[in-house]
Amino acid sequence: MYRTSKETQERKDAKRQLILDTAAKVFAERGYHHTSVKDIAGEAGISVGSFYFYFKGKEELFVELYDSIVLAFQQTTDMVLDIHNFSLPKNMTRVITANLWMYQNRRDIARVMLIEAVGLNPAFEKKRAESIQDSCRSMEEWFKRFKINNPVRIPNERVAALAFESTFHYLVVDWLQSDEERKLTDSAYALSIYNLQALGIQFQEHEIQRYVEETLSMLEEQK
Amino acid sequence: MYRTSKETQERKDAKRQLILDTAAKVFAERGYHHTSVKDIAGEAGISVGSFYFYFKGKEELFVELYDSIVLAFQQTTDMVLDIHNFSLPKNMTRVITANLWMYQNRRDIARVMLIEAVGLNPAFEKKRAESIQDSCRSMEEWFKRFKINNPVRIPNERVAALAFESTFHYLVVDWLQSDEERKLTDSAYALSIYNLQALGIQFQEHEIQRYVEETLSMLEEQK
Amino acid sequence: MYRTSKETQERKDAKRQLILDTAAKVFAERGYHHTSVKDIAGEAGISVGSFYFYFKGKEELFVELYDSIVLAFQQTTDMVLDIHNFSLPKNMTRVITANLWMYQNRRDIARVMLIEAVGLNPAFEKKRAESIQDSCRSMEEWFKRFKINNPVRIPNERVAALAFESTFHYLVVDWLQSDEERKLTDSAYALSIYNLQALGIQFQEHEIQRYVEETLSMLEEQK
Amino acid sequence: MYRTSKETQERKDAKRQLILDTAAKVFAERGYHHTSVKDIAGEAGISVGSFYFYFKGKEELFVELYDSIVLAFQQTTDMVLDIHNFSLPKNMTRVITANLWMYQNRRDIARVMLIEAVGLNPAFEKKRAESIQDSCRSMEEWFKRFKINNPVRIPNERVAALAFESTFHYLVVDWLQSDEERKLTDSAYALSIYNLQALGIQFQEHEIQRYVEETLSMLEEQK
DNA sequence: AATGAATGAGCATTCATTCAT
DNA sequence: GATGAATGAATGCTCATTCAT
Repeated sequence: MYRTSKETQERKDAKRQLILDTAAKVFAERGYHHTSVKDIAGEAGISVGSFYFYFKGKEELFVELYDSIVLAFQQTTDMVLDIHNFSLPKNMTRVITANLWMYQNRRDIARVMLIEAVGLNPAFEKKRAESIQDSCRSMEEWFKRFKINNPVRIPNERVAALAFESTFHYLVVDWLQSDEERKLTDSAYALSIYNLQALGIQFQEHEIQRYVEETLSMLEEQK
Repeated sequence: MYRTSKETQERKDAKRQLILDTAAKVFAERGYHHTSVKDIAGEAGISVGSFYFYFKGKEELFVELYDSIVLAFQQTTDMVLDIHNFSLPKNMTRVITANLWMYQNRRDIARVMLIEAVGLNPAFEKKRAESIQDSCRSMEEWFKRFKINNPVRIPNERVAALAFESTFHYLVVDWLQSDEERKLTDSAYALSIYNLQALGIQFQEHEIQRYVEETLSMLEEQK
Repeated sequence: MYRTSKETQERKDAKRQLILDTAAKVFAERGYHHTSVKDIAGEAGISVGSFYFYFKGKEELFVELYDSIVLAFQQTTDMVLDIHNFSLPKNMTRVITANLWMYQNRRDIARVMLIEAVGLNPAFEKKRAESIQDSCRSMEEWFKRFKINNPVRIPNERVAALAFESTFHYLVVDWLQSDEERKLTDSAYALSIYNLQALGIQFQEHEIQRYVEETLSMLEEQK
Repeated sequence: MYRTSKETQERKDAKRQLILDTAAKVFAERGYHHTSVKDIAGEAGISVGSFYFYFKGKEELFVELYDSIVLAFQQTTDMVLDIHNFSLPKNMTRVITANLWMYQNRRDIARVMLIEAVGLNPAFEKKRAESIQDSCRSMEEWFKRFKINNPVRIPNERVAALAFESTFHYLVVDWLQSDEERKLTDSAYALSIYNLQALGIQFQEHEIQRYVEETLSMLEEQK
């Protein structure tokens, strides 16, 4: 129809988003394979038929959910990055803190990214690997550029970037398993120290602590 | 029971092992959820009925497979550890190298552990989290003990241990995705440096290189 | 829910009923355990999926079928009962006649009740026992009340009630086995006599015969 | 082998009997359809292979079990019958008492006969119907002969015989369902009265009571 | 746009029976 | 005679997807 007014489109987008959010929640609760399309539709208060009007299928929905989360992470990362006064300790700490903050605020999303998105099928696995590589690529660049002017010990930037990115993994998995309201962001400082040292970057402890705090403030404001 | 000769029992054990090995291979190729019991039985050259004679079900098989891999990792780790001349740089390097070596030699097992074992179901997820915690616990101990006599910077041992354990993750995932015969153990040195520095442990680069090499020799011999 | 028109609901109910009727027929022909869900679906001209849309499972279907038959028997019994001019000979004869008439008209239902419903599983067996007890309870009441004003010989009302209810059993089983179009209701008179005498109730033979006939007329009319 | 000595044959028979008894017990506990050959073999302490040496299959075993029970009932009935001083009240009471006594002493057998043997499959159903008819035939004879010299009211001997035989049914089913150690034989008197009256047979109450008691004594002695 | 009835391929699991040892 | 590993057909049930209304 040529008369898809802006309003109509917005309503449509809103429903898409509702479905995506509901799916994230349900996938997180029951797992991708134990969640049926009927479950999602039911939870979202729509019919299966409607579901298929908005999404091509269950897998496509998941891919879109995944992409939207990756995008959200990128946007948040971009937001906290200080590219004018570039400083590796500052920006790495900010990135780490921002990541933990996001997982913390959307436990369901953490589950989807770190657990449900794993081992879906070979095709998705490839996509996931590529998205990891994307994340690593910029890190690798940072490391290489930093190395030029600083006496650091990074035998292999790629390995370092992959290691750095991995570093969140079990921390979040462990947090997901714990019921208690433990704060994931409380680990931001320690995790930053771990990775900064790992790269042989010089830093002052109190400045790291400050970076963590200022990042959290920024994020809470923007929320 | 008469005539349950040792020979018969051995044949039975061998068949169990055959099924486990076949399952690891097939799960790695097609993924847990896209592998049917019929697939496994077919690939192993037995009937579905036989499968169920040896295993209670598909999930039970997976759990056993998982446990056997965890055990194999533990045993290999124990083997390469030098507990008499205890040195953290040496032993951490050895553990890292041994882990990479094992993944390298059993690509299927790497896939099962890092990909297929993730997100199976809540119960298994708990088991997995516990097995991760087990691994971390001993690391945490090492770190704490080391801290007593050495001037290191580890704000939180638990976070450090979880970060350390995670460090393999994307490295192996990335390697699994690459078809080429890239050597995973080639990253042992860089990964060791990353983690040793992360903990603020003092070391000589050449000695790390030597630890990597001696570990690989040990493992190849034992094979 | 919009457009859940009465018509749609009726079509749905009709399909449920179709499945129930088909199931009764197929269970009667092949027996519960030798009937697969696929059989029922095929015979009803629907897919297995549809079957499971209407019923939770094979057993649940059977339970519902059983319940619906029990209900039908109760309703028919209630219909033929003359509670205004209460007379034990009359009402007992009517109940006996009505029961035989129902079995006669739905041979499949007779089979399901007397044969297929037996020994399904412990849970169902309990349910069946309870439904028998229900039937007996009211009989027991009748007997006790009757005893007050009449010189009858009933040493134990419960035993009498159970015996009375049983009395149909082999008669119907025997009839089910016979292919010929023997009329089960032809035994209504003899069976009534048996049970009336058993309870020591006084009656006139010709009046019993009349009760049988008037009951059959009522039932044929209502059909 | 031509050297199947008597001793060997006896051992074989004993094992057959063991399997039959075990089967009765297990069928009674779990039901025919929920009992596997493995279950029976396991419970009997033999291998499945052995089971198939002694019996052609599961169904054949059941048929033989059924036949043996029918035979046992016949033998017991024959035993308690007083054919020299033939009296219908006496012999009917004796038969009723003996039947209840047998069910009481072998709850498993009661279950097998009244529950598990029902609805096995069409072929067996036919067999069962025939065995019921057999039982009825002699009753019918008794009734007809008795009628000649006594003023009884039995409009149809066949119906009477079927009703008589049925009379045990729900009484035993109800008893099977009750956990308590209620005595089934306590109902012998009431049930005898019910059936004797049903046939219009004259009797003295105290003599019936005596018949019940003497039958129980006989049976307990013979046990 | 929305609904939910309909489909049927697919899957885990069971179990009576056979047979080599 | 005894054993128990091996077989594979059969079955109840699920669920992603389609489509008539």
